[in-house]
Amino acid sequence: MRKSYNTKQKSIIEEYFTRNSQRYISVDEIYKNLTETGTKIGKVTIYRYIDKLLSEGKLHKSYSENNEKSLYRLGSTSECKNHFHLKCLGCEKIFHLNCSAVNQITQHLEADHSFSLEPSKTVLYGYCEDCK
Amino acid sequence: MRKSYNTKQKSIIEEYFTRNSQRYISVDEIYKNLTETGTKIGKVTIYRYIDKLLSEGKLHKSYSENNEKSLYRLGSTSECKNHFHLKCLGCEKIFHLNCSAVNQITQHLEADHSFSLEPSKTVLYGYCEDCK
DNA sequence: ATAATTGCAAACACTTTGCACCTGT
DNA sequence: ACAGGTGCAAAGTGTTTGCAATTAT
Repeated sequence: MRKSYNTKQKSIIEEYFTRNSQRYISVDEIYKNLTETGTKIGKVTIYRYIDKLLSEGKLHKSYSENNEKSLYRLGSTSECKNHFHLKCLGCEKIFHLNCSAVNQITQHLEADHSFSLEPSKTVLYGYCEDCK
Repeated sequence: MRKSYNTKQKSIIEEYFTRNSQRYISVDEIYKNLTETGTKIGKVTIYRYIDKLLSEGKLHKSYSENNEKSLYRLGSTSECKNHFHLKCLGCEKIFHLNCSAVNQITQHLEADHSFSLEPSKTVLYGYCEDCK
């Protein structure tokens, strides 16, 4: 197995993800934020570390509203196996829908439409309470 | 209102969409196909005509598996108001789910989660019968 | 005639890669 | 020492824009 060194950059990036573990953030956001708070870092490093975290399954990937950029959030893939993501078209917040409705629709699609749904890959779009 | 001229390029693009109205296609696919069959056309023209069709609501926009590129399909927005799209992660085909399940989940989200779902903007990912 | 359309080249935004230098172990 | 990490600049994508030439009416 490949060795891995701990570096300042990695821990700073990881810390930023931890501090914002409730929402999806972009490479640009991380870059700007770190740069503005005095950390000298290259975007490439962020891209590369994110790739590593993704391949280790420690990060979730999503996309911004018009698919302009990729968004990421801490969290293992397995932890998202059985719930949908609701994304608000207004404020762009992501909500986690973890109720029986997920199983119901999954079973319905399987039984009546021969379609094996992958809830973890599915994002439902709409408007949240605050943005209606 | 803005005038509009009929051109060879437009009708050729439109014809390609009509011939492939059952699936989502990319600008690149249109470009390659037309070029290979002897039509001289610029990608820009395709992009621009697609923008026009989109703004007129005659085209649906979607995204390819890894969000690398945009995909389009003929169809008015209103015609897709009340159904979900199922996209197969295997063959990339799009299926139209137009059954009571749509209303059920929409109502459930509204009632129990205060979330106003927009089925037309939502794509459910999974595997179709043939690709499981 | 004249307004819309086309298409090249250049610009853009996000992401990846090549490579020389730096850092952690 | 040396494998792994960093970051600049350059290359790669998909998409958009400026503009002069072309085409539809």
